[in-house]
Amino acid sequence: MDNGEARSRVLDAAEELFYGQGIQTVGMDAVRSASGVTLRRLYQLFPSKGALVEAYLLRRDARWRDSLAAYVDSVDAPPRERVLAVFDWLRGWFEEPGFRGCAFINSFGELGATSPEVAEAARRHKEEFLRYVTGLVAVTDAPAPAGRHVALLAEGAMTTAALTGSSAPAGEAREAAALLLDAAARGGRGAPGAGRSAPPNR
Amino acid sequence: MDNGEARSRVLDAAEELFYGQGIQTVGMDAVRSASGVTLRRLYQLFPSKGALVEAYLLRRDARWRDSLAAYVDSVDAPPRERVLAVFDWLRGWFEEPGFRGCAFINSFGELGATSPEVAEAARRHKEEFLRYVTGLVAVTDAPAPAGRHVALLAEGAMTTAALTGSSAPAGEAREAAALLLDAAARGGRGAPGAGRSAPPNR
DNA sequence: GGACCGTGAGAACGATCGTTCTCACCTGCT
DNA sequence: AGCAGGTGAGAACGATCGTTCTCACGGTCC
Repeated sequence: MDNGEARSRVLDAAEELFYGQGIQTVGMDAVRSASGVTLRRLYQLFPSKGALVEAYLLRRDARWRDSLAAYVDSVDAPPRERVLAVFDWLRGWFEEPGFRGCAFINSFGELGATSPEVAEAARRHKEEFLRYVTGLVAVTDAPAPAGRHVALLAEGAMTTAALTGSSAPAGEAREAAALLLDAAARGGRGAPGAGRSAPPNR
Repeated sequence: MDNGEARSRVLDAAEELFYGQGIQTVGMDAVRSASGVTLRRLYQLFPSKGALVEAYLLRRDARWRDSLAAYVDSVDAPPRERVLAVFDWLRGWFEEPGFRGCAFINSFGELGATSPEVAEAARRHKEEFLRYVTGLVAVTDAPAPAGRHVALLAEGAMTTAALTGSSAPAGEAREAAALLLDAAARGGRGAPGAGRSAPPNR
């Protein structure tokens, strides 16, 4: 087994264990036996558990956002429907076996106060997600704040789905997002016909 | 120091430590030195760390919801404004020093997979919050799903405020909630002509 | 063929954690 | 006064964790 495969087996095992049980609950020994990679090699691939946790979060961030973007890209429909497709993708995620909420919210709650790296990774993930959603909303005729509103609904759906163990929040958030997107067309305070008047920054 | 005072000092210390640093990070020794209650007494008040964690969550749940209800009760305004007052209260919470998100989401992410008691406490807390918000929305003229929509916005605001360290999500969620409450009056699927015809304000 | 470097498997180490035990001391009852 | 029982302070215990070390082995280059 070469280094590349060992690395991905370790990351696969770490992701399943860390996400499924929490980070502190899972010892390096559990990662070793789940991955079949020897402890010595594990430590030469990742010099500490903190480094492994960071790698786990970074890879999951990339995978998660890529998967969402691929799904939305496959939707050939007007901008409004593409925004709502985010919630369809969320429902699919919520229904996966072993779904246990957003890995970044979870790890932030667990380690955000003691590990600046974890806090940074979680912050960046959410920032990128917000940027993505805002971009999708910007090409609809909804006013600028709608992007952040839709992102808040998505975040709420994630935590509610995790806590209740149901995928229903995806549909409810989708409903609410549709209402918000249409509110503009019915007389919200946004620029009427103009669509995006200023790009979202910060 | 009698048992009652010892108990509340332990719970105060546990709440500050568990909430501020995460549960697993904080040892019983830290609770002991922060509370000034001897280890022996601590264990005779709470037979295990798990019992202390459960008591911490139950007391925080009661306090949090009481504080929110007291704030909303103090708002003498139409039902719509009382719903929005929830977000004003959230903003005040977000701005408290040491705010680190929802204690129940955090503890669920950390221990929900390994501790049924923690998972149950978090689930019940969110259930009660949803019930409360739904009750506030029910006396407005918004359609029934609006209660869940508003709750999703509040959940999203909590996690976003925690991750970004900003209280701005409270205002954004408030904006979105206002749009959702008014969408009914403007032609949502709710009660048709009955709603207030006044244009959206604030 | 033999020195050599990296590997696998797991023991070992030091720290920390939850929990219990020791022991000297104080207090209230008879 | 004398005893029983509870308390404070902290040592002690057993388990676990992250990390490193040992050691026998197998492939590689002179």
